[in-house]
Amino acid sequence: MERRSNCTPVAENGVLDVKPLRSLAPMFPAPLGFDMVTRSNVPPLVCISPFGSSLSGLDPSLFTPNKVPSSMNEGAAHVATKSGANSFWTGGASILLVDDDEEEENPPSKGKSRTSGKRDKKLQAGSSGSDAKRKRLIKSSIKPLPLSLPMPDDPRESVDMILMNFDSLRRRLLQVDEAKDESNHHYLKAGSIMSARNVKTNVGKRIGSIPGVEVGDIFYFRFEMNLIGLHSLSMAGIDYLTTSFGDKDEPIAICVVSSGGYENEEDDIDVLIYSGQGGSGKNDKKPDNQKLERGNLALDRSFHRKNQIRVVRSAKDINCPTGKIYIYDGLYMIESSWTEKNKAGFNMFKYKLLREPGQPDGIAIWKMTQKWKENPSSRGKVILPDISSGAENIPVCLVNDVDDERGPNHFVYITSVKYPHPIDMMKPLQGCMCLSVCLPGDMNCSCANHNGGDLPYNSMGLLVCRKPLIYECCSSCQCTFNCRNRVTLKGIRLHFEVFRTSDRGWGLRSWDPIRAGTFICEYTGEVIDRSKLEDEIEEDEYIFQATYLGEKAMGFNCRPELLEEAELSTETEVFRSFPITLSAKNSGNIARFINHSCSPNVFWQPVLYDHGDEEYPHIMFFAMKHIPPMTELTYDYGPGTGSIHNKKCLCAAPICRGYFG
DNA sequence: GATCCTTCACATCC
DNA sequence: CGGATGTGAAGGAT
Repeated sequence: MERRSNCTPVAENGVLDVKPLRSLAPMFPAPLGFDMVTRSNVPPLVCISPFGSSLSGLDPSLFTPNKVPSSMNEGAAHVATKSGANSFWTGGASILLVDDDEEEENPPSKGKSRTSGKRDKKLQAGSSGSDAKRKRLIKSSIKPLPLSLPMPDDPRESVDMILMNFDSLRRRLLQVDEAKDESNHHYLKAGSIMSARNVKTNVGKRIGSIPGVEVGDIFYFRFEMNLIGLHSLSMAGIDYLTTSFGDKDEPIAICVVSSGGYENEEDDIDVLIYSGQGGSGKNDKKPDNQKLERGNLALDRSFHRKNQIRVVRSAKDINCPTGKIYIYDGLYMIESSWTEKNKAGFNMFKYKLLREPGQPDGIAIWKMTQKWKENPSSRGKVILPDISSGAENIPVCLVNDVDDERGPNHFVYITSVKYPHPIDMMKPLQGCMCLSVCLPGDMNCSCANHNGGDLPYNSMGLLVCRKPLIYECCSSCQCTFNCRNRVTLKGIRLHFEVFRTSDRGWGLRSWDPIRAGTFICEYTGEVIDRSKLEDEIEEDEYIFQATYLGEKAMGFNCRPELLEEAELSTETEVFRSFPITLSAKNSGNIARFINHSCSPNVFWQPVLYDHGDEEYPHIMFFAMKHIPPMTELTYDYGPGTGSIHNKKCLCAAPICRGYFG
């Protein structure tokens, strides 16, 4: 199952008075204390209540200091803030469709202030014309979600679900904007809608790790970190909370984002030299000396109080040159701080943060895989440099870091499906007449119309929404190879490796980070006749049947409830079963190594591009969520039939069903 | 509580 | 391509 799944962050829900912080700290040297907590498999003491913002389901005794884990830092002090408790999917009383004015009665208790003044203007502007209304997000018009939505109990699943919801909403909003040739702020809109409806988790600032967030997790927008409680500020880099030490209030830092805006030094994977905020001359201001206030003061206080600070680093997204990827790198502590002159000659604060020992690798994995990509021979433990023998666009190496196995049983590597009949004898696919490339919003593009009116991929080639069947452009289309409706037919684009797992044979993972909606690979193999071969199918470990999708994959698509206007809604049909059965036993590709998980990160999607036989589509895998480098790729094989042929599941997910088919 | 202010965003333009 | 610019949201400060 997933690489990091057994490193469950621990017990972050206990509210901890910060006072003992100073007195306890010397008694528990960091490495020992840390190991005890992060390495255990103890489930969280308290699960986030999926329902409602009230904490009524929680044992109050868990919120007293004496139930705090041995080392105070890992206790993840949840310091009560004005906004109160964890809120999750809090529709609450507001299932009633409140009017704009009444909405104030159901306070999420924050963020009202400034927006309310603006909002009135927006409402007026909006009421005068529907176009203006659509362009602007009117927060107060957002209806709260009903409580009937299925919600996971597990914090990890909650975080996954929030992030999948955010990105599906964002992709859909972007798709609509692209079709209208407008550029609206899809990420801000999506974030606002999520916030306004309280589709978020881990509300309330806290010290230490965040339930359901693991070291190495990646994000593509600041808003994503906001929604899951990792970093609550939309722009500022230093998140802090104010708490009382004795009788006076002091700010302490809880999370910093190092995103390249300042002159930070990031060469050492365990050390971060972080610059204070302000004084840089941005935002229409003159460059100046930094002041010991706000985030800078919080970091200074944290240096003295010795509390753990979450660190988020960043990397350039190679697939999107203007984009950045944020990587949660775990907990750090400030070792020292000083001031120095910046290039412009003004004073700036510097803080040296040291990574707490005993944590899973975070940014270290990025440094490692980057080196391998530049020089594949630097990857040790390689059995074969390219298991595809040049058949794929990019070599796929075979590695074994764990034992002496020399590789999987022999099979023939093929990059396309073996149909019983030649392709040109199959039903042809009708092409479009678009010149150059197919454009979103073009009502005359027959390919877009086949796909329900929208092109299924956005300008970055990401799948917007899962569909029963996707029609890509084909050889009879007039458009060029660069058309955005040609994605899966171009083959793999990621650096994969087939690797030895500790207990589940061989698996597949990537050296590249994978964004939700990214095409992974096709499931190639021989199309077999299902009616004739029941017995063989039972014996064949490499069978793919297009009859089961898995519940989590349904969450890839945008919930209609999240879209405020019906016209934006997408078709609700996600799944359709197909008779095609593939065997990759004798011949196949990397997809034959993808293992099962009850909490998968990949799903399959039928696609047509070289023939028009809808019974026998290509089976293409896509990323369900953002996947960090070196994380095993998995999909849901299905629960099985309950027969003795079912296999015991080793996925280790908290929501594991125990068996798969 | 309303308003102001600051902030290591993000996308586009040139 | 990188720097300037425009539209922003959230939360602390006042």
